[in-house]
Amino acid sequence: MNAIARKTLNLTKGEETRALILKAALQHASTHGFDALTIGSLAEKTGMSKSGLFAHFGSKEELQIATLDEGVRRFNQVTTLPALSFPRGLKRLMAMCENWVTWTTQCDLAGCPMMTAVTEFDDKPGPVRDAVVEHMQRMQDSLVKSIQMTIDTGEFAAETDPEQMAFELFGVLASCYRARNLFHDEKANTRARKAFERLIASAMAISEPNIVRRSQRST
Amino acid sequence: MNAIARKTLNLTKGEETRALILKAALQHASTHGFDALTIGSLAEKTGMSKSGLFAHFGSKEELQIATLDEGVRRFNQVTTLPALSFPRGLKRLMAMCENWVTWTTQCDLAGCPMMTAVTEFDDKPGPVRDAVVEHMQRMQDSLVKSIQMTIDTGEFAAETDPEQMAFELFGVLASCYRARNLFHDEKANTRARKAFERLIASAMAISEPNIVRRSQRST
DNA sequence: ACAATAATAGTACGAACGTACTATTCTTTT
DNA sequence: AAAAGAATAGTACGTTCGTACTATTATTGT
Repeated sequence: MNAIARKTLNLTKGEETRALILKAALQHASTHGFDALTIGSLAEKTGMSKSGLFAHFGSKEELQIATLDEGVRRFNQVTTLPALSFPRGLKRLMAMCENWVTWTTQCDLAGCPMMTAVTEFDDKPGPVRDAVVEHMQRMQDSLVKSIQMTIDTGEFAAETDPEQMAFELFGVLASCYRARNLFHDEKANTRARKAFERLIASAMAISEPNIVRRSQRST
Repeated sequence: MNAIARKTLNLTKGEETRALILKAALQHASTHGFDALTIGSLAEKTGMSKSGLFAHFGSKEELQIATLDEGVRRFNQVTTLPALSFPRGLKRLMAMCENWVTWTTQCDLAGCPMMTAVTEFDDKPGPVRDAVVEHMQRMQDSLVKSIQMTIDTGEFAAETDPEQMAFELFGVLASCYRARNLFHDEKANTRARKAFERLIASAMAISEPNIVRRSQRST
């Protein structure tokens, strides 16, 4: 990128390089994990010197957190944001689910960096873990809110437990990523979609044809 | 352990030490991951010298694989094996699910070592990854078989897709571990059980009171 | 354009890593 | 009890790690 193009985006040289590093870092972390995010390997990958790269972050922990943040940013960019263009309720929730399935492919990532970070830091106290918890909590909250909206619109039954449903939706996603990355299972996405559908269908307010028919018969 | 007790178990000194090392290794791996399974830290933990410990395995990779094997052995010991005492079909499947929820606690492990191994090695080619894939494949196969049995007994509907169901059951488990380890969510186990129940209920052969009533009415 | 400042590279360090190779101390067998 | 063998410890080596510290460029504001 030349200086003119950079100015157009209101980026200093440092900010540009930082973004470039983080892009490489996210790729690396999504395949090899956040612990494998070493200064040396990343310097080689970006063609920088170790010290030059290091100066951007000040510590490995900061680099890890910055990479995690970048992952979340991209995640929101390709999942949450586009879903917002759908009307609140079932449509939006379904869009979210579909975007979850495809987001890593869209972003050219091998695995889901957040999922990796979760298993890597769930038992390692420290600032990185704190950041992971915060991000995941925020995501869960937003998902729960989405489900609550779908209850509010009357599309989901009033008895639906939003947190339980979020719990189960997340599980489907975890299973999908595992099937894809560990087994290279081509049916993983299809399986995930089917699971989402089942989950959603079972929460829907009773307005299915056969049920309607039954109530018609009873009147 | 003294020499007499060891002989009773038909263990050589080496085998005993190896078992002791693996116990510590599994604990360590379940909390800090398999990559953090360094010769040095493990030597310190067991009170051995680096070289003394190293001699038991010959390479770090071998140590990781041995630890993984030990994890699987223990897993089977406290989940699969006890479940076999239940009659094949739904009862056994439900026992498996329940054992999954509690097994890490039973074995005094922080997280599930296999789950950790999966995310750690899913994109890292090599003998360790191969071992992980093999173990997970075997587990999935056995789960699918369990579900198929439950179809065969007529407890699950004939249309049930065993692989799809295994996919979803696994997801519940993943979500459970995450909620427990990352959020320290006390409701995680309850949530998992509820999800298992819902999943199982939706696969059950149609013999619910209201459905029976309906078919009675139509005759 | 030229100072001022930001960004990057160079060098060096102690620590920990995996793994040889050799020496010593325990077990087991005879 | 002694010989043979297995198990463990000691030492050493080249790498890589994270992170200081200093030097050199590149960018920016005036």
